[in-house]
Amino acid sequence: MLKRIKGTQDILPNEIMKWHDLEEVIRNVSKLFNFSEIRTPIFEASELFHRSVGETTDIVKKETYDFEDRGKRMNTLRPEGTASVVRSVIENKLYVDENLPLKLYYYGPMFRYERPQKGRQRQFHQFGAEVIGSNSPLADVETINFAVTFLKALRINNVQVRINSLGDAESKENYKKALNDYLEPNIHNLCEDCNRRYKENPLRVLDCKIDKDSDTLKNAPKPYDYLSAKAKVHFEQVIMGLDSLGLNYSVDKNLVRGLDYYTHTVFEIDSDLETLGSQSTLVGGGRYNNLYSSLEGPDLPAVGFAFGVERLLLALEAINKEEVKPYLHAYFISIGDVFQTDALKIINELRYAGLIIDYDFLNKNLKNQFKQADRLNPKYYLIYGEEEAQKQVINVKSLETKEQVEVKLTDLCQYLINKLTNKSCSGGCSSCDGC
RNA sequence: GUGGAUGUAGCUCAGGUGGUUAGAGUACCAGGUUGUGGCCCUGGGGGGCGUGGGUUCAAGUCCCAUCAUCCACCCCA
Repeated sequence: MLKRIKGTQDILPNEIMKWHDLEEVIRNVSKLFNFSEIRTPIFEASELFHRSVGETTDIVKKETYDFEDRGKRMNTLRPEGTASVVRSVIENKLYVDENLPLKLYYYGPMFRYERPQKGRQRQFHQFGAEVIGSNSPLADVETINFAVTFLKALRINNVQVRINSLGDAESKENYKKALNDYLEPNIHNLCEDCNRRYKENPLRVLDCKIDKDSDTLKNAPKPYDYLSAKAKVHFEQVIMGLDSLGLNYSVDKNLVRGLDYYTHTVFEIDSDLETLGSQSTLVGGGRYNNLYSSLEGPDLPAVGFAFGVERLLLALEAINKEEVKPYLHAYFISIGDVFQTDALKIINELRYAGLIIDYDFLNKNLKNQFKQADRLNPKYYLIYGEEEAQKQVINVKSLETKEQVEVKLTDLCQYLINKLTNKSCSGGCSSCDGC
């Protein structure tokens, strides 16, 4: 049997509704904050990700899907969204002054070659947003607030917002050096993974779960201690902004992020819902003031976040226990040969009037048409055969009350719409008086 | 990349110490009830046990390999 590729998933008809619902919230909240959607290609020149995400990160070193196209160019399926947005903003010159600050969001599949587990697939989806062209702490606050508000809109309430600052490029360099000097004589006290991180990406040593309570890590220098005066003021103003919004957050001096491009504010929002397994981070983000210039664009400051959509859906599973079932307004049950009556015409007119209707085309008998109807969760059954056709009526049976009434064909559309919406018919149906 | 668990009907799962044509529940189909479903009764179709090798007179059942899934580490969203 042909199977889907490891780490990918089919989103089946019975689960598509929760995706649609989530996508609707994404669009609605983005609209409230006045962010516009941008859609970029799913693959880009490999170089883009190497230069933005960082050559030393695991993502670029061993998790990208790279392929050579027929023109011998190296392409990469995007492992994240920010790099593509940056490229597009530069390429399309969206950064002209009149557009700033640019507020963009994106939604779509990303690809990373990882071992799949709960909350982690090889093809997964991210919803991300970026504020481009503002150095103000207000942009950081806006971004964090957007993420928090989005979670509130989804009713995901038990979350922890953690923030930290890595400072500007200079602060970051000074800190890296200090951390290195400190770790060099102490690294043997830390775990195997930390020893590896020390060589590859020393900042991440702070993230260690095993040694987080060790004296070595507790006494390690923290990014905060190396912030330049300006960077410190920026961070303090971000905090003032969050305070004035009344957001709950905590400053986590050990918070660093895996991607190279972050500067100044970094933040993460975690949930401890059990359905998330060990992948508890719903969203991560921060400021990246040097990415535009390092990709040969103008010197644009920016700040953004990215949500893991599958993780959001896992979180929602824990919150929305009862499933929302799709429904039909009516299932049309035809007795006898459907071609001997005007059944098809009636069905179509109901649909043109905006009613969700389905009917059998597997030649099922009456009993099985009822069975089939029950599976599709209709509000009404419409029963129609030659007897009804003769009298120009139709039997309308309510699933809720089990009552069956005979309705004149000319009244059917209005009758159903009254019952279903308590509103009058909006038109579109030509067979009934009320329309 | 590392470690652990698991792979038997569409779905959920049972199949001590290897032994006749592989089981249950559920779903599906048919009949009882040929213009009224849901309940009940009766019957039916459907898998050859992830894949490939091996041991054996005999293997879902033991051994090896391989693939896949899940969970955790790592990494990250």
